Amino acid sequence: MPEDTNVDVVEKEMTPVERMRHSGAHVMAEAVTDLFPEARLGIGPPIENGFYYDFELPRPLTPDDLDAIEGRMRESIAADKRFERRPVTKEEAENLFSDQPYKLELINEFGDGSLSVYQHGDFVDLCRGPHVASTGELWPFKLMSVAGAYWRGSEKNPMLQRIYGTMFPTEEELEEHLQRLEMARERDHRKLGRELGLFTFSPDIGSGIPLFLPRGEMLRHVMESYVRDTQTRYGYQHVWTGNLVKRELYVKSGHLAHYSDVMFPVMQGEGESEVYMLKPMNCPSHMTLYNTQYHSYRDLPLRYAEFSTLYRYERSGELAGLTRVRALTQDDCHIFCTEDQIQEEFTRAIELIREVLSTYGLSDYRVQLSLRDPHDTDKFVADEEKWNRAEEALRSSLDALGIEYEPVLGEAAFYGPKADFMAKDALGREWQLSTIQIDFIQPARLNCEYIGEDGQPHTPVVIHRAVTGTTERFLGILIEHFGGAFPTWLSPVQAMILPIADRHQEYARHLAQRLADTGIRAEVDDRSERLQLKIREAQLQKIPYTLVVGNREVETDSVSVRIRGGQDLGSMPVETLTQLMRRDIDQKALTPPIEPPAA
RNA sequence: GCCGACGUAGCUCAACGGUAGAGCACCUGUCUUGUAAACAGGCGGUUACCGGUUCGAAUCCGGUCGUCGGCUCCA
Repeated sequence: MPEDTNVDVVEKEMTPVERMRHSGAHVMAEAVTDLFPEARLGIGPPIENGFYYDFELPRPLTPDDLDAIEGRMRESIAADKRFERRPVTKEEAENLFSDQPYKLELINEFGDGSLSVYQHGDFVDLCRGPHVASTGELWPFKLMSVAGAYWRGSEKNPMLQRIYGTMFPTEEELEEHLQRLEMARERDHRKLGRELGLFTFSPDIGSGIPLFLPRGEMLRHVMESYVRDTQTRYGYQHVWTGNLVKRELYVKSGHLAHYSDVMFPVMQGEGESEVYMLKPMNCPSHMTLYNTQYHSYRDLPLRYAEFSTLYRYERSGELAGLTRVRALTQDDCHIFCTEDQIQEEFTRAIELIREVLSTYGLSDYRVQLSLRDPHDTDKFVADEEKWNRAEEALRSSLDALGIEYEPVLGEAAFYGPKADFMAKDALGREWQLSTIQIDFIQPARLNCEYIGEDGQPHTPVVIHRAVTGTTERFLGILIEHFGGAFPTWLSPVQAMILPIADRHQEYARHLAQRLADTGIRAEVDDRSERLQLKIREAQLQKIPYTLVVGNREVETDSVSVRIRGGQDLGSMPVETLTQLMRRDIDQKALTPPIEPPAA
């Protein structure tokens, strides 16, 4: 990608907010160079919610340093120093930044174009701007953290220290932002996963391999059953292809060349050719399965879906809770079809994705068209003609459905372009969930074929497609999206029955059985504790229905119903409750219907 | 993998060179409870692990494992 062009685009579009935050980065750099005269500067752009600046420093920064830097920044702001722009020649710039190797590298790259520096007080930085008029204008800010960051984002380069800051127009907005961060921490799926007894990890099992407790497994099961049933309704068929695959298959498919560093090491069997790997992706297996059968064009499209667990050796520093794991379960599907069928299959996949995401309350999404970077020949298989056909097929499918999309270069899979669905959760954070990929490359490599109307063999197109992505990651996202308060249909425990005294336990157990008979997941809290305590704990466990049974209920064969969140629906016959709950569950309502039933 | 921070009882945290402590949870007992925490007693830690410095280490140093914040990567 032409570097300068890109920079120009960014600058022309720099909003007033970005300009303000960019100026914040400069003031931070001024403070850092005050405290560390030997500091070498990287770059300091505005980002979402704030800014950062990268430095090479004589020692690691501590939280105390951040306080000191913040203090200096406030002094600079109080002094209200003017930002002055000055155009410079390449030579002047080189002199000015002679002791700044990173700046010199940039100067060299920008060439003789219009170089400029910005100065406020004694601090000068190579910068195209624009900036605010003076430091006094800067908005309220707070320095957040220090982190390592490679110079220019490449692992081959030295690692610099990056300081992140956040900045908003008013103290109130800054405070709101900090509160949002705090709220996100409260909803962190790792915290909720422990508190709600969903999943855990053990160093004895291994990093990145989540262990699901009964309630967490119930969630997985319900989620996967839902997608599976929906897929079946949409004409997909489910297959199973195991967890081990011969290494040779990944040589043929090309995956080994592209992803060997992320695959677990091989396992050697007895025979020389018996070299196995843990399955890191399904595509070659599904294509191999396809090849075991003879196919006519009349069989197509053939839609092979599978929920099997894949193993990827993600680097240790990349692991994070359920959102980045080494054992992952994709809701994967490979559609074998003719080129003419691409659009129809694409539409079918989109409709499925829309239905599933909206059921989960994730209706706010955008589509990214992930294309190859034609200059990056390492990352993408070279076959100009096939790439063009695949990209054209994807674009025309999106256009035909009137879906807006944003093309992004370099984000494609190695074998083809993708349409990626980026959904926003309840906290406004964006996640990549669904994906639809067009593949003209792998089916040919693995010799997939069907007999066409002309009686001749042809190579099918394969559409790769995932709806929720992986069960693990999607569950992590759902936990945070719902803050642990799942819709009733998903809740591992849908009703907690609380007998008031020990003598009500028999009725409570009888009630649990009646609910179980209608497919409702209910448990009895039969501890000899006070009602208040049991209610409190059921609420903290975010169980949708709390059912209290005491003398009154036993006598009238009824149940006292309290909805998660505290609303008391009062007593009702058991029959009414089951109808209420069944309706909630069957409709997959996002929140329990709180209107009390008609008397 | 890289940079930095962190790892004390199941959980949340205290002690920060001088014999490791609290609340909750758990166990036992009493209470038999009507819509968000009854009362009392008890159990529980080679301070992640291994090594070093020291008269003495949870505390200082080195290594390993793990977690977190980032970077990088993501079929």
